[in-house]
Amino acid sequence: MKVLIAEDDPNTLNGLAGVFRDEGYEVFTAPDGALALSLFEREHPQIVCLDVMMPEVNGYDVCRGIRKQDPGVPILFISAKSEEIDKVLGLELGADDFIVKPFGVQEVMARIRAITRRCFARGQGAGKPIAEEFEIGDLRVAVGELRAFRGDSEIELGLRDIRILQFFSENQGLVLSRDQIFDRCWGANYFPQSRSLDQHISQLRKRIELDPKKPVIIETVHGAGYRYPA
Amino acid sequence: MKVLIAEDDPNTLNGLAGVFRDEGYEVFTAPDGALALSLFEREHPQIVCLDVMMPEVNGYDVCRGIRKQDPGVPILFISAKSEEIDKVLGLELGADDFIVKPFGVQEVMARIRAITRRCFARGQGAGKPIAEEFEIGDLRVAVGELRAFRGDSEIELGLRDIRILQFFSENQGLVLSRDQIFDRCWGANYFPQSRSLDQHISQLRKRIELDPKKPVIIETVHGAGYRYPA
DNA sequence: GGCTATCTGACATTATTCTTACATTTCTCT
DNA sequence: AGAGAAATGTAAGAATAATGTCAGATAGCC
Repeated sequence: MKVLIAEDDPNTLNGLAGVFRDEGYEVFTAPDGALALSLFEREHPQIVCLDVMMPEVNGYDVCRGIRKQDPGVPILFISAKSEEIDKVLGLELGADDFIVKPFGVQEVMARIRAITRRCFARGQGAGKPIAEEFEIGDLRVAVGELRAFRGDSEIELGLRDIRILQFFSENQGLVLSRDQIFDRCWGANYFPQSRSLDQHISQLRKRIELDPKKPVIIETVHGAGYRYPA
Repeated sequence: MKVLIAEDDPNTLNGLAGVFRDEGYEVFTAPDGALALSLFEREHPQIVCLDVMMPEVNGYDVCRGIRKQDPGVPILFISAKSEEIDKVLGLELGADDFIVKPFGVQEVMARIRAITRRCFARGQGAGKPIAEEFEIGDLRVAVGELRAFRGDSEIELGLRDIRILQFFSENQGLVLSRDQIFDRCWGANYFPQSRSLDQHISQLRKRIELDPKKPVIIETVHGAGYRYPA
């Protein structure tokens, strides 16, 4: 996920950027409004944080510019004074939330999570808990319930196991490299220093394969990665 | 859709009421805070507009009173001075928006649209009639009485406990994240800075589970949230 | 003021994930 | 086919992160 942060105060900027990176976001920063706009056009981030007061082009204008290109992207305003926030709201810029400085790390991330959940939730009512399912091999995996079943018997799986299975299920027949699997199931900023993926696959097979020695759901492709055969 | 408007100045009140009626709302008005509260209890409007300054019971107190009953209903503050708005923010009342007088019709409606978009995207059925009674596990919960029953034995519950239980009851089988639970049971503007949710669950389990060490009504899903198993 | 419910921060406990080490398999080259 | 190299499998314990819970603090309410 990409996030664009436009903020002229370096301290606030670095603080926010750090928080987002820790959460696994790809962060793009701009010290002024003009750069923010061109960065938005180039990168098309999924979330935008805008300081109201910036040199040259201010937050209001940036917001308008972004809305012209993408009326849907969630925008969160940052400001030192609540009057400015008042103006944000008055201008009908379509802000999705706002934070008044000084703010805590926890609060920012909670708000971001809330925004993304509301804006990107799939299915019927946005924000509603999702009840989605997929199949892999002879297993039925209920994503919203975080459970898997073979027939009637339930198979205990962890969060990561389910992410891995979902990735394979979505790419049936394709060989997925370790890097791809890490990117998707661990997050883009994770770089393993050991054989943790192999270990996970090994443990996962023990639980989902009828004969872990002869896997049929996740088979290994020597030198390339793993594959869920078509 | 019902809207409750609490405002002591007749001109402002009539103006607002007219705007809402034109948009097709069913409008309830109150010239003071006390009446506003009782009207809220009776009508359960989907949106509330509160003047900060009112005789007797002011807007802050009304907001608190409403939030106690329903942490989700969107509340919009009206005020003559922006300092009062600062106070609204500072008190963390869970306001969803605010307007400084004088305001134009366009502005009000734009904000209302924004609020409804944001709040009803939560999919929490804010304003939807609260069930008198519901079941969860082997418990029967009487919402109005703040009590639950297992067979004949009775369990005392707080309002928050009941909201939590109701949320789980409505989403049987699904894993509910901490953020979702906060959104629904505390209100979207609440951002905790401690393990208060875990604490609540812990206390709640002590009261509703036969063996709190092995919960069967609210089970935890490590890394994801909690679940009321199907 | 005492009551209740809630929040907080510290610490205990548990589940998950990572790492290391060694075993095994597969591939390549002759 | 066989040897060596590289890649993969897997067990066991360590490290990490998530959750449980206690005791005191706080705030609103009769």
